Amino acid sequence: MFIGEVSKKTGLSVRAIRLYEEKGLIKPPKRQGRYRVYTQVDIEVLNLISEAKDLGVTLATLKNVIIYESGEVDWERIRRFLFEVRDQLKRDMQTIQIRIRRVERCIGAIDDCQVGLDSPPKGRD
DNA sequence: TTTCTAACA
DNA sequence: TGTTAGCA
Repeated sequence: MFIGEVSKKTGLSVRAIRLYEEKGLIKPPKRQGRYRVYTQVDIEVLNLISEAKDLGVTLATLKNVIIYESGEVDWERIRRFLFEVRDQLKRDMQTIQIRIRRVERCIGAIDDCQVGLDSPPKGRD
């Protein structure tokens, strides 16, 4: 299929698809004349790239993960990478939870110091 | 109409 | 990334 259809199927812009090829994230598809012809595997890789992008994975990182072994995608490597991403996300979640508690402590400290906010303390001078 | 390359009010 | 120009 041509790039227009791939764009619709993956939700990626035609521009982005060509860019990923230029960056080496996908291998240059065969040409039918001067038009790029994509395969189902290309769609799958492109979908992966689309997902990873939303997950905050940089294109540079992806390039090291999507490796073509004799023209074939090493899905097992991608799978291992995905586990790493998941583990990192879990660690991030822990530090965020810790920060949430710290912020709540600050809020609590402020509340404790402003008990009389609604009725300003009377000066005792 | 769609795709291609190259380039940027 | 978008978008536009000028082709095929």
